[in-house]
Amino acid sequence: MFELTPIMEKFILQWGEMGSTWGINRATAQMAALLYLSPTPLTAEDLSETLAIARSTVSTGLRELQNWGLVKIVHILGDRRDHFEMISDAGELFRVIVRQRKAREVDPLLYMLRRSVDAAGEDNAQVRERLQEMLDFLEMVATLYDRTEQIPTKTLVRIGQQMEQMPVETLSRLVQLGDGFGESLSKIVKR
Amino acid sequence: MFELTPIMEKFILQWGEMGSTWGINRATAQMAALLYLSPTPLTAEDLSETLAIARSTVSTGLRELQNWGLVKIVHILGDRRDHFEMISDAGELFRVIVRQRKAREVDPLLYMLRRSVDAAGEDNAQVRERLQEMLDFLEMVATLYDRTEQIPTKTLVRIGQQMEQMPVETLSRLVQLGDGFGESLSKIVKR
DNA sequence: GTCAAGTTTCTGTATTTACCGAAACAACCG
DNA sequence: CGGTTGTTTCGGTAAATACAGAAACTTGAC
Repeated sequence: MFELTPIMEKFILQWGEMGSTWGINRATAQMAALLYLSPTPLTAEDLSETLAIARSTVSTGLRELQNWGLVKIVHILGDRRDHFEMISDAGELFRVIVRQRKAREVDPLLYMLRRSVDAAGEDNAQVRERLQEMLDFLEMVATLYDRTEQIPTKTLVRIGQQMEQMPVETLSRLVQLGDGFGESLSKIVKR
Repeated sequence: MFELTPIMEKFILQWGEMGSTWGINRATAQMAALLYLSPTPLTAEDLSETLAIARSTVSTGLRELQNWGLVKIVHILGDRRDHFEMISDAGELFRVIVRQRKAREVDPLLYMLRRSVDAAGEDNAQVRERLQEMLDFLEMVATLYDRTEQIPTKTLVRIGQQMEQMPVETLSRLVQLGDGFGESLSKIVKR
């Protein structure tokens, strides 16, 4: 068993509520929250007892979290049971969540649009045009995402911090740069 | 009434299904799809009849879409009824959706974390540290988002296209750049 | 004012989804 | 091989959500 401090309890409850909004069910989200807070890996039993969630629900929840790559199994000497440990780096955590959501929400949309545009060949040109526009935009975003996926979290965080500090004036210039942006980027990177 | 071609029907159905995943209810999502495809603004009645959705459901759905800024009312000469028109630019469309989702999903989380970190003052330091890490990361992302919000869609699309074409080699260098990135960016922008 | 056309609010029903608890299943020990 | 401990699958129940249809409300014409 695991005694919850009031603050932990509150965080877990809120996070669980949040989970619903995020497309993760409440129980699973609560488990993730507890594992995130726990300094040591926990057993399925621990989770079940502490959160008052049925043993079976814990099991499926854990499997889901493992599939997403958020939780991994840890073994402890002299204990036959599996202990579960959450990814501890917040950046990595959200990265996984975003990847997951893209796969569930954006990719099917892309697939659907591609099929629709193909099928709309003989159909109203107006309709096809609209679909094509949406497809083009989404494909651009998807590619962009795939690219940033390759950048390690640490670097992204640094870039983020840099951009936070960047004066608004610089940013508004960036805005006006338009076409020249990519080219200039290549140049500074090559130095 | 509005005759649906098979391809339109398919798109609308799929989009509606997608809507559920996206946290938009099916009926509302279908309405949005039809409005997006329609070359002319439609009345609530049109939507109700074409999609076989109750008049009242259409009403609430339309209000929701208007609140999100996705749909606006258009008046047509000699017709007392409101006609509804969807945002037609795909980029703008997704931008609105993203803004909406941030407000519903990220902002409450941020709020919750801030409160938790404050309240955790006297609590276990381990726990507070974890919460603080998550908060820091999210605040960075939120700021980053707010910044890009200010960049017009058109420019973003251009940047996206540029990045797509950028050789992988350039990108991997960018990755290694780390701390220098923001600084370099300022420089090229100032030119 | 009354009537007519249009829109929204509200309440009950239906559908979906999450969750529990029991039973089946699997792994490991002596 | 049993027996013990741990995990998963399955069926039923409870809770949340979406939706329809009726009733209430608004707006504008005459």
